Amino acid sequence: MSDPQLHRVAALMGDASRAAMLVHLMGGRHLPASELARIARVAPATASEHLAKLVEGGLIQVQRHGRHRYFALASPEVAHVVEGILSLAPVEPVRSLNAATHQAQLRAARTCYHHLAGTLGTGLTDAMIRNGWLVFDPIYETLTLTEAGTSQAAVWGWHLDPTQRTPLVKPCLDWSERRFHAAGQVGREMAAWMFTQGWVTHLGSGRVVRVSDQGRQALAEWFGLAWPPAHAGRKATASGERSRS
Amino acid sequence: MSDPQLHRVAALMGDASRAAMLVHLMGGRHLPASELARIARVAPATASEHLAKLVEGGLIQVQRHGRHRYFALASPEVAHVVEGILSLAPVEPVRSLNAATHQAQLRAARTCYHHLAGTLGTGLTDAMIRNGWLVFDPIYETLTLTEAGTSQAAVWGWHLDPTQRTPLVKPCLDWSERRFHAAGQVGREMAAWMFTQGWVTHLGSGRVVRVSDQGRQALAEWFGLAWPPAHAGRKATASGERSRS
DNA sequence: TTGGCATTTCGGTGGGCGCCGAATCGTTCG
DNA sequence: CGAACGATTCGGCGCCCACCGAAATGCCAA
Repeated sequence: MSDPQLHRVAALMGDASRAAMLVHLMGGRHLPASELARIARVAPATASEHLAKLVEGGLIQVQRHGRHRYFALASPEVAHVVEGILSLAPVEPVRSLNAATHQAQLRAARTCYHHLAGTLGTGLTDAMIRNGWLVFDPIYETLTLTEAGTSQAAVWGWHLDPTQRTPLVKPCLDWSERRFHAAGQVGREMAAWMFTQGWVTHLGSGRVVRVSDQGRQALAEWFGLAWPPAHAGRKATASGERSRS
Repeated sequence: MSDPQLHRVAALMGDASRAAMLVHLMGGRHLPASELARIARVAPATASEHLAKLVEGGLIQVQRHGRHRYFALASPEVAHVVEGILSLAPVEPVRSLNAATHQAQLRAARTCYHHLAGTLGTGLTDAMIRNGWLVFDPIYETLTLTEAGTSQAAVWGWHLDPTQRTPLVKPCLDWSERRFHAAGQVGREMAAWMFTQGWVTHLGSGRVVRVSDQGRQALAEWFGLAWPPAHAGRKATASGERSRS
């Protein structure tokens, strides 16, 4: 009756196959239909139908490149909403050894649209706070870039534009850590920088990220961050944690 | 395979009946099952099943009061996520005269969980900015309370506690205005204050809010805000508007 | 032009689930 | 206690839609 189409958008994400595709696209990359069909474990025909619905619903966009069609999330807003729902979802029970390792890899380091998330993402954010480049205001739950942070960003050649529509820094709730990590321009530039330096690379086509040996050195040198983190298997309980029934 | 249950939560919101209930509960109130059944236009038996699923999924909570059971959103996080999805949804075409007036009422003034939204919500937020009580930073997309705002809040008897877990002020994207309005403690206290003063009242059991005559005076006196807004039928195009295909 | 590859369209099938009526449970009245 | 009422459970019906195979389309390379 007075429903402003909430169920239409939600239903698009409410199918297991489409959800798997969306979660996979949260890596922020452009992927062909065949790859997404493989991820969702459905026939190409089925995947095509799903992708058409997602495009129709405005959740993803498509680019033609020759005989390939590459699909990606339609906007950062979509990524933000998906992350929000993910943060509501209960932590899933592990179903297999394979799933468990993939789980652990995701928790450790992944891309969230165009920035870094997981233990690596929150660790980098914490390090930038420790170094005085970022300030976190727990009262407003905001992240801001300091002058020192701005000049440091210039040293690294990050492109930061205050006049742009997206904020310079923005806290993004990490669904695995239940804490905030840096998104916005800083998050995006930091991720891009680390990828171009070869310090982190994508593992496969999804969101999982791997830190290279040079990356390990760079993390220690620039951020004073030990990687892999101590007690990697154990989840460090941190402040700002939120409990769910 | 690697789906962290996105589709489970999304599917809960992906049914038209459940979505209608959730949207109705966005008013922030506790409602009995029968009321929600009426809203969703389904039999009590069906509504009961839906509500059980929503509780099971952690989206709503239930309180027993005698032979009644009152349902409400489980947390502000849920409300935030629902608003997020709503902001992705295309503006729905009007289906009937009744729906059209309800639409217009929703756009004009409604509650978003525990704070005010719609033209009234953004108008109040703008007024607080004009009066120097709030500052909006478009670079970070943040709202902050000024010293003048803090003392003004004290004048009105608002309970603001910086040590609380929820931020003092927080920008919340308004799906009908496509702009930000004030949420957080300030938003909640302002709404509670205006309700107890009798300046705004709920119209029916839903989210629609009506401004009383005293409310109209108070809005002019305290905020310099004309109500109803000029050209109420026409939607004023505002900055920050986002186009959708 | 032809062949190959990625993707889409179409028809048909099956399962899941939203829906209701009837019966049941629990609470609060008279 | 019994009647009334709100809410839930159960059984069964029906529809929607995810799914696939087969065929068609579009694009590129020889």
